[in-house]
Amino acid sequence: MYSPTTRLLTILELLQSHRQLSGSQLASRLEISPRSIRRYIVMLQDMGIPIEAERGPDGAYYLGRGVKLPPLMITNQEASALVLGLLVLQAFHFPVELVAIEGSLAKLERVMPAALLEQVRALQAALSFNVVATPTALQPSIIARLSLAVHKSQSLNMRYIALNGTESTRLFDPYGIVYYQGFWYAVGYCHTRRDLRTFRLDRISELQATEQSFVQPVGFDPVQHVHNAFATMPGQYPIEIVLETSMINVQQALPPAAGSFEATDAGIIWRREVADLWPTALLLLKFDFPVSIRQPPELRAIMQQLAAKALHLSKE
Amino acid sequence: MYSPTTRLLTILELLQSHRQLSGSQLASRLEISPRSIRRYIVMLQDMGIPIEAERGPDGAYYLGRGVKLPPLMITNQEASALVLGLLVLQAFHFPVELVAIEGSLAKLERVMPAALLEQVRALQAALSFNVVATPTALQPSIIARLSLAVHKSQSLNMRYIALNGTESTRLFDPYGIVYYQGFWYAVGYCHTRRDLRTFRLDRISELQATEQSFVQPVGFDPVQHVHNAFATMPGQYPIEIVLETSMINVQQALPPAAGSFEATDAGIIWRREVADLWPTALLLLKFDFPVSIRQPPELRAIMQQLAAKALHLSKE
DNA sequence: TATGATTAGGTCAGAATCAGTCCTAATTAG
DNA sequence: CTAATTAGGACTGATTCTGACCTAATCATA
Repeated sequence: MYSPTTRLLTILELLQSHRQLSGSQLASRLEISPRSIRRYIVMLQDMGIPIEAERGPDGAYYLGRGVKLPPLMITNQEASALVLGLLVLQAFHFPVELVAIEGSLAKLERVMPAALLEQVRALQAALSFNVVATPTALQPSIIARLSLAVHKSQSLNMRYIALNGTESTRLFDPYGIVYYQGFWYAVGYCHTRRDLRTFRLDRISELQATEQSFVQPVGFDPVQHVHNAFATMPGQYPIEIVLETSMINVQQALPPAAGSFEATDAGIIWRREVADLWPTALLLLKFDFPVSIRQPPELRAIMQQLAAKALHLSKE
Repeated sequence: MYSPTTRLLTILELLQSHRQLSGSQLASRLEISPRSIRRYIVMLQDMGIPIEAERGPDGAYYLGRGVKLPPLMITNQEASALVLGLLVLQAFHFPVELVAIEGSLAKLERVMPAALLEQVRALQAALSFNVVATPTALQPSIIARLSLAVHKSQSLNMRYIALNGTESTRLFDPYGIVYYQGFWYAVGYCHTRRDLRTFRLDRISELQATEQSFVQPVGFDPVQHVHNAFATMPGQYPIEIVLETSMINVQQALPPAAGSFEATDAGIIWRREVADLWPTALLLLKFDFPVSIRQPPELRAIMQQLAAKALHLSKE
């Protein structure tokens, strides 16, 4: 380490990879006097790098946070992790500024040692994810504002284009953002509908933060809810089924998102609303505990059909 | 721009974000003489930063790749993309050195401006992925070597511990690496079994590159193959079922990975081997075309049971 | 409360470095 | 061939850096 500049950079590097370092530690590492270390610290601070200090015994220098990012000193390993992360973001169409992804990818790949680059390229070529392709372009600003609102528990005014094309504005308490089956969803409470709702992010046309804040229900699981929302797409058939087993068995056999469960003397009553009775009918045949159908009668009819079909198949 | 150090850093930054820059361009940007620019270039080179130059008209300086990574100058946007990428790697248990992920996360988060950090934290808290948790620890070196072998079409000597605990060594042509249902798999050709095989990465105990190379079949889709492998897990029940419909309908009703299909006068004959007949039995009930069971007789028995169950459910 | 480890910073003199201004050479596209 | 470019030597004066020595301030701990 000769020139002042390399010394400055090594100090920066040391501070970046060690949580904190004392002046004398730095001095001995760089083989210069502690006085000079102090001078270098001042220089770095003058350059806008937010170095802060703790005084007294066990005092030390450490990096604080500033308004600008200081140069990052990273190792080869870290660089490959960073590149891989960026590639995954790209593959999953993460709602991040594409410019940022491409910019940092370019910067990283431009300076990566050849061996490392080859390794990363190999990974890139070899890895596949069973990802549902999402060709939908998302405005990163929407997810940024949404996540901030989630974080701060701030209600939002949202303009949303439903699947049938109708546009509406509603007040919305965002509870979380979920990546599910290739799409991004916002989960939360819709004041207009007075219910939990999920909205596809690429169908949100406008978002506006309000002053109103909300309380996030404890233990709410956004992923579960999306699961739920898909499972219980509003349908015309309300079903009511008695599961003669313990709650534990029910929980193992059915996701909590499958509907509501009520424990009674007769067994667990499972309620739900579906548009198509067939999947439910087949589901009931899977259970290894006694089940009885209360509602709807149509489900019984389907069961009869299934019985006939199965009987027919067992012959011959 | 005052001190030599800031000037060095700005030169580095300019070179990182611009593909190439001439000495005079740099000189005018920094408002110093071209001679000094040349001196700075030398200094950077002495520091191990691989700056290369093109001579002649249209000549310029540009960043080459070295053995060490130079300090990275990134923008706020880029930083948040990087952090997000790392978080995703973490969430998906990507086979990267954990040290690297945590190291770079620490470095980034330590220096990120407060506003940016809040935004990233908000994203981190708000986003959820429906990820199957994978508690299995993977040696990153395995995936690194594997991906290199895929890239270079190099056969591997592999020591693998099967699910039943038996360990074996085999020669393996890796075609790809797939993330599927929470696990990582290597897909390729197994010389010992003389067939395509998938191996769970966390069950590979040893990997050794060989001199032997192979030719990757064109149009091979690793994800499809893993899909396939799961569907046709070797089981003790060979099944043979006649589907009395068109091939098109079969393709819509069943994934190509579900087994083999043979078109005959009687219909499509579907063959497959399964360990558990129940899922197949339920599947057959779903079809809206005539089906008849040829093999095995046990499946008929199960059908009878299902018929009884369905009939029972339809009553009451 | 006293002590010692630590950051903070002033001052000074000599050494080292830097910047600009001249040069000249080598390279290369047109 | 010509012009633009990198490469770099030599010189000088200005600037900066360094270490040594000093004093304050701060703070945890015995």
